[in-house]
Amino acid sequence: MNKLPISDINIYPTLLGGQSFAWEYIDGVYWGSLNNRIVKIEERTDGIYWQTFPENDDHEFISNYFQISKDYPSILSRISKDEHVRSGVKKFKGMRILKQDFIEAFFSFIASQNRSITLIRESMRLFRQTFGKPVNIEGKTFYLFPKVEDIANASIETLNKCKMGYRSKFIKEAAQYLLLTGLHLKIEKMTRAEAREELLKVNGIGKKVADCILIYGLGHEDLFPLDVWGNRIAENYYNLDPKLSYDEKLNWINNYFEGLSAYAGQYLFESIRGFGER
DNA sequence: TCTCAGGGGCGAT
DNA sequence: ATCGCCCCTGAG
Repeated sequence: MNKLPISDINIYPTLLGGQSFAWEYIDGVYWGSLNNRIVKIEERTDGIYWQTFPENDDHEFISNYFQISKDYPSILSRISKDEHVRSGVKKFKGMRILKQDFIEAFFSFIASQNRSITLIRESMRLFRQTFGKPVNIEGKTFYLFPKVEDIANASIETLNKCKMGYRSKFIKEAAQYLLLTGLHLKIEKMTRAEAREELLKVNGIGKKVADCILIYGLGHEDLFPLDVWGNRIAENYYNLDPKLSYDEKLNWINNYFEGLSAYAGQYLFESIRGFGER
């Protein structure tokens, strides 16, 4: 196992909060299915330890995924505009935004719409188990994220068995859309505005899902997903008129947080939904 | 058994 | 801009 070169990370809300559906917590160990590899994370008294499989010691991947080089003290001081944020930052001290694989974020957030986080996590686990390649590690079997081709060829019935519900059609057609347009090969190089416009062309992706993909899958920082929780934050904490449009609210919030609204959103979101309580 | 809501989006109006 | 509907699941 390798030691993570940062000591101020809070691994529990980072991996098991609402930003990723790729992790399982089994007997005190975190197992993630990420970018065609399985990652094991252990929290010990002297730090966070990790290993990648089947290729071991992939430092470059871990460094990018955890965004090791981000200056969190600076980010936190810039977003700490009010008591709501300061309270969230204190409560989830050390929580970071992960840089996920675009394709994994793309399908995960299409599958997420109008469902609770525990259900999304279970659904994505079934999805990987059904369509992904198995990998055996330490007597356990894990599954890699399915290939786009296999998702495009999946049957609606089998997707339904992954508890996708009416999202099954979105998932399959979105995979076909990627193969047809090659969007996944171009989108990393696009600006935030271009990428958002392209994502909104996909059936099954509206503004909220697009913004989650832009933040978690593409690393953009100037977005704030306005779901039921985000709207509660906007209305109750910042007194924004609920009748304002999505983009009007987003622009206000992003201006308030000086282009770092994604980070503020992360702490506020986990706070208001009561993650880790009880 | 029933109601309700869940990190929404689509299509008709 | 609004609204009914989409499918399913767990909580209460």
